[in-house]
Amino acid sequence: MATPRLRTRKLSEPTIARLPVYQRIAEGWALRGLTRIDSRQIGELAGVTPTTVRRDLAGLGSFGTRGAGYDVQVLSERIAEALGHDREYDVVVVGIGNLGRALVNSTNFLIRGARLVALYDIDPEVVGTLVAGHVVQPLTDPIVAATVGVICVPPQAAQEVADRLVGADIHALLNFAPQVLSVPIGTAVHYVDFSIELQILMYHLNNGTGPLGGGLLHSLGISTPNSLRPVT
Amino acid sequence: MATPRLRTRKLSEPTIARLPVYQRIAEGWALRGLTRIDSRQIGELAGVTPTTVRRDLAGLGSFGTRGAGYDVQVLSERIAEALGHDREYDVVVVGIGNLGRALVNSTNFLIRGARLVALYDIDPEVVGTLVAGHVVQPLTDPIVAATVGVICVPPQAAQEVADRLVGADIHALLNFAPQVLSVPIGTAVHYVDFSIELQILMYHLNNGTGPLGGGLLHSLGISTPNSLRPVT
DNA sequence: GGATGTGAAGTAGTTCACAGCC
DNA sequence: GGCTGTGAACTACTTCACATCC
Repeated sequence: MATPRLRTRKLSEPTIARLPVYQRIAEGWALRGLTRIDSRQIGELAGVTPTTVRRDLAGLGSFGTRGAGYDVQVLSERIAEALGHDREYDVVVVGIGNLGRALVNSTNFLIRGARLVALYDIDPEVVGTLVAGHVVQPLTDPIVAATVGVICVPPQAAQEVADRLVGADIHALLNFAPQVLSVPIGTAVHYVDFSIELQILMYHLNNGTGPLGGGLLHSLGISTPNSLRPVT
Repeated sequence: MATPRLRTRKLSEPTIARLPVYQRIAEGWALRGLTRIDSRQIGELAGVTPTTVRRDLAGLGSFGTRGAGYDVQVLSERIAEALGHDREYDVVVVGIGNLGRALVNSTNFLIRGARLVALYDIDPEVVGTLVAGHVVQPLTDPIVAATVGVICVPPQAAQEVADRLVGADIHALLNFAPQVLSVPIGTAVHYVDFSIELQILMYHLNNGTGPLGGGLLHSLGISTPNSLRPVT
């Protein structure tokens, strides 16, 4: 345990949802060879006000430079620290259909400390095949030890899979099935529901009122001035 | 236009994010043959307090029955109304990789008024094939008229695709690429980023502090008492 | 009895405005 | 000059507590 101290004083829920976005932005600038970014620029790209950006970042300690903004490298590191990206953790994925395949093959899903350790499926056609460097195991096999379980099965099967994962002592679930899960207290479930995203988008469109400029989290409604278009 | 009036007085952002969740729950109960549900039950399943549920629903007009809760059928309809599900709208999907395929083949993505009208891809291997009842068109083809564009391409290509969609007069984008998009003012972009979901989940796990019982939206951390387990 | 719907109170998050520093 | 960091003001959301109605 290399000095795990100073795990930043607790951040608010909205803040932790925004930090990964800022980090993405910082990495984007770093890739383009830029070294500094200010709160106004981050804000416009993320769809929030500069003040909100500064508040969020101030919560990680003072590392900006007055008059000059933030160093993208430092910014990225500080966020990684705050979010606990130094820690590594194991991930199992259950359900290797199109979605499961998309996730494990994506270069952007299993990043920042996440390590894929096993894949499970129930379909005999799929079991035994090699996906993303792992042989797909039958669901009847014992579930290996892991920190996070990702559920990509049809909704009817989701609860049963959740039970198996919890039974295997996995207490953090990322559920892509449109199905509310019942789990014991102490287990965290995080839902991702594509149709809900679409529904929220449509609500805003119908009512005009939406975050067409400034929003929250995924609801990041962005209307970026072309002045900030990435230079090509 | 069949009396589009009484589009409910504006709902708060957190509320509209929760409504689809309530609706899912109501539909689940209806499927199991149950006809009534109360705010406590909805709350436990959705990971919010009963009071929050009642406030959210009160915003859609009074349709609960004191002493007996809500009729799941009516509940579902009222939410549909409030969210504008009566309106139909056209959706195009760009990028027919694993993710795009998973989305269009899912029985749960294109629901509630969403109608798939076209698929586009750049890969000659994919163009011309039949996916979800549509022949995949080359990206060089003109983009058909639609309301929503779904972007499932690699991050490097996302901005270019967004430009094409906006150029085709599509002003609502659902972006699955981990890439901040620049679009003209008036265009709504909604981001879905899987790795961010994972990161938020891990933050909560590391800090214990998380929504292990009660959260928000996707962050619906749920610790459902087994008393509410669906009866099998 | 039991659960809704809602004023009133409380809490959390955002934005203002400016002092402080580069 | 410019931009960060933050007390103070404000706004939005949630929770309490209870009157209201089935």
